[in-house]
Order: sequence, then C-alpha cells, then structure tokens
Amino acid sequence: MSFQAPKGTFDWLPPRSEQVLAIREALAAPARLAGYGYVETPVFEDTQLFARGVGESTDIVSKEMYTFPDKAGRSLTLRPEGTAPVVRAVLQHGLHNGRLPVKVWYSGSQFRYERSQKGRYRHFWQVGAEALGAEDPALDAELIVLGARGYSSLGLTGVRLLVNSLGDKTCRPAYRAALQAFLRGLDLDEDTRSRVEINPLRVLDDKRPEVRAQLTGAPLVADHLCPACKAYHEEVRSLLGAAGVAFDDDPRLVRGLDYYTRTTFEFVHDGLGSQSAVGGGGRYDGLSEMLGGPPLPSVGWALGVDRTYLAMEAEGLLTDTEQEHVQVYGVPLGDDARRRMFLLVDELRRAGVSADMAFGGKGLKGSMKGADRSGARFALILGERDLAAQAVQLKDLTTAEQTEVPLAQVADILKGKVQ
RNA sequence: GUGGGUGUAGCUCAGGCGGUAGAGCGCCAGGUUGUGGUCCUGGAUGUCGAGGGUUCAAGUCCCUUCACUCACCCCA
Repeated sequence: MSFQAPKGTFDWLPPRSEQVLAIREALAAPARLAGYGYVETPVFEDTQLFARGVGESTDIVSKEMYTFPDKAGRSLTLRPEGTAPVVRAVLQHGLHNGRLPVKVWYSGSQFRYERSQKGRYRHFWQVGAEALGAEDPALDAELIVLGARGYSSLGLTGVRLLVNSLGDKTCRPAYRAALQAFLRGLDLDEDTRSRVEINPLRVLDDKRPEVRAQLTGAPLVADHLCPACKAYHEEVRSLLGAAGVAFDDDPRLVRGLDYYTRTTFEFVHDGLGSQSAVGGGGRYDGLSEMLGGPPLPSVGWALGVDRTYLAMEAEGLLTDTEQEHVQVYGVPLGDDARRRMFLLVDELRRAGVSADMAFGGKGLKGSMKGADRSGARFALILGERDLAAQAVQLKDLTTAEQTEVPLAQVADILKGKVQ
C-alpha cells in the first residue's frame, strides 16, 4: 500500500459512514425546525479572519492552523472553526441589514494541526448553528435546548450540559485582573505563566493535577458578574430549567476561543477517552466588531460529529449496524440476459425499487452468492430459457420459493412485494 | 511540540533461547454445466512498516526512521 490518509485523518467507510450521515442530520434537525437556514462557506479563508476572530493568543491560531500561501501569495487557512467564517459571510452579504436575528446552521469539515488522539483529529466535522444580531437570553436558551434535543434524538443519555457566564466588557476586565493577580502568585511553568498574561481564563481549564491543586482558591467569574450579566445569566438558566433541559453550573468552564462573552456552555460525555466535549458554544457579542462589522450580539454552537459518533459507540447505540442493502438483485446468465437485466434493474429503480445486479461476468453460483450477500430479499434470475419465454425467475431468498413471472410485469409485482 | 504502547495475510492475531511464515475469519474455485445460505474439498494470500547493522543465518538482537495508537498541552 503506497498511499494512506494524511496523518491525523481517517476515512468513514460503510456501514459506519451511513451512521455519520444520520448523526449529521439528527444534530441539525432541531435547528432547522427552529427556522435556521443552511449556509455553506469556503473551507479556507483569509488567515487574518481567524487570527483576528479566534484570537492571536489562542492555541488554535498560534499553533494549530493549516496555513498556506496560494499562488498569488495570499495567506489562506483551512478553517479551524465555523463561527468566524459565518460572521464574515453575514457581514459580507449584509444579511444583518434585514430581519434580526439572522439564524443559520452549517455542517462541514474543520481542520486543526494537532497530534491526534481518541476523539481528536486533524480533520473533523461539526454541525453548527448561529443566531446573529440579538441580545436576548431566550436566544441563548433556544440554542442550548436545540443542541440538547439533537443529542437526545440520537438516543444519547450520557451527555451532560455545563453552563457558565464569562461576563461582558463591563465586568470581565475587573475579573480578569483579579484572576491574573491570583495566578501570578502560583508556581507555574513558563508556558502557563505567559498564558496568565495573555489569556488568564484559559488557565482555569488546565487538567494537570499540580496546576489544578493550586487553582482551588481562584476567583470565579460568577462572583464578579455585573448586575446586567448576572440577570441575563439567571434568565438563561431559568429558561433552560423551564424547558426541562438539565444542566450543571460550571464556574470553571471557559472556552479556548477569545470571542466568547457572557453565556458559555459545553456538552460533555465521558466515552471519548481523554476528550470530553461533544459540543460547545456561547455568546460572542464582540466578534462582529473585531471583524470590522457593526455591533452584532450573537450566540452559537458547534457540535462535533465524530465525537458524537464516539459517544454513541460508548453507549452501545451503534451495535446493530445494518448495512445499506438493496431490495432486489439481478442474476443474469449469458450476455443477452445481461443486457436485458441491465434494463430491468434500471426499470425497477425508476419504479422506486432499489436494485443491484451481478457484475463481472460471474457464473450462476457466484451471482447467487452475490445476491445472498447483497442482503436483497428477492433475486431475479434471467437465462436464455427465460428470455425466450419473456419471463424471469423471481426467487424469494428468505424462503427459497421461486416463481416465474412475465418480464413485462416484474416491476409491478415487485413494487407490491417490497412495500 | 513532549511522553508511553503497537506495527506479521483483506481483518483479528499466534510465532519459546535467532534456523528461512502460521491459525481463525473473510476471499476465490470445485463438490452441484440454471440456483445463494449450511456442509465438504482445494487454492491464493505477505518486501514480517521502511532503511541500515550484528550473524553462517534476523519476524526474532542492535541503531535509525516512518506510521498507527493512547496520553500531555489544547479543543469539537
């Protein structure tokens, strides 16, 4: 084997790939029911979009981007996340000049240059939803509920919801300063010390025990929220409760992207190895302005498709994997029959009956084997004798019962049988 | 970027202290020249991840390298 998928990437193959399609659809379905419209944006963007939108100080921008120059020397980057591109598209096309909020959803590939491990790949898939241009706790709650509904519609029971508020430009600076003051007094390694200066909130997310231990007395955002943020967050929480969506308050929940304000949330699952987030999002009231647009308070989430797959696998929801199969399988004997069978399966498909046939010039036995393995309920056997009689042998592969039917009537008869 | 584990047939894996490669499943053919599954018989699997070294001899020992995998950092 001379080629393989690039490092950190993998292929989805049948029958798993079918389930991935179903997962994408299920995660997006609630948003579609809530009036979110579908958007597609380029898989690569101007590098500066992410540098400014996601934040220079984030790991994503500082070390995880797939950045390359195009032939004209522009710096492009494979998108590491979906929110900045969506905001860019909304601003570029002036969607925010119409009815607000602009509600959109997307589904697609994301890329981050990282060492892969379980649940973390260089190429992964997200379904995302964004609501732009409205500051309303009901909108935050709506999105969170839609995400929760997506997971539960797949049968997942182990997804937990964590929520927090990061404050806004009124209260965040004071909290940030208080947190920095606290963190500067700790015994931390060099990388972490510089993170304290650049993005102190992210230090709260550190998993290392020696760091964790020192963080016990750290000031929490919850204690520093201004009255407006506090009221906003209370309203989001109470709407979630009213909708029957269970959640845990996690005052340590911060997100790795710079643009988040106020509401942040994460859907977590413990079946993903060391990774825990299956989805996450939050409010990003300042992002539009960072990208040169007008104030456009917004909220959104991204749900990880492949991580959701892993979560489902961990919960045993993928066991009875049914291979996609056709209803009817054609077994032609000889060249004349092959030509006729080619037309017959086409006719069946046009009649809405899924059909496949033996290819590769196999003999009868081999073709019947093919019929068996295709999972089809019926086999259609067509040889010279049948051709002469303008008939075909219809065999029920579950009972081995076989009857001869006129070629002209096969499609109708099968249409009735496979319903 | 750092650390651990693993690389042998399409898949899952054996291979004692170095002696020239194996099983199960799958695949193909036949048993049955117009009938699948079960059964029986037979067959093909391979640069033993790659390169180098030690040795009369390396899947096995040594070095290098690559890939996969898990974990850290971080995140979906």
